Amino acid sequence: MLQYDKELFFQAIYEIVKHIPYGRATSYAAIAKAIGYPNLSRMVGRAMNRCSVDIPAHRVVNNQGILTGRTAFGNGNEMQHLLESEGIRVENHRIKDWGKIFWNPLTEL
DNA sequence: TGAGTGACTGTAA
DNA sequence: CTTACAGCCACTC
Repeated sequence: MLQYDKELFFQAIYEIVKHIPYGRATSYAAIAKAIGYPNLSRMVGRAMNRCSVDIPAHRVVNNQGILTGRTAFGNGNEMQHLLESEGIRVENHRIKDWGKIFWNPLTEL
């Protein structure tokens, strides 16, 4: 009827993504868990696909630290370039030292 | 209305 | 390392 839960779902995702600090990154699954839906990681990606310029979508990668969203981000190396500009080392579309770069919204927010 | 697709994840071989 | 399958949900045709 009025108000869709998906809208709130998307807004919750945007809230978390906005809170990602500089030089850090998180995963779709981590965000999904943070909003209470650990198995809806694909919906997080869908939210990123519809994200606005206010959303640092380049700081969101998959659970392995791989830039799976680089194809939908626009140009192929755009996403990687943004991450490297923040001091994140990216090698072959994969974030190096992913364990250190990873930002957990559940524990650090 | 049903089948295909996707910025995902986990397990298995 | 790659492939494959299952689960999850929204969107497109």
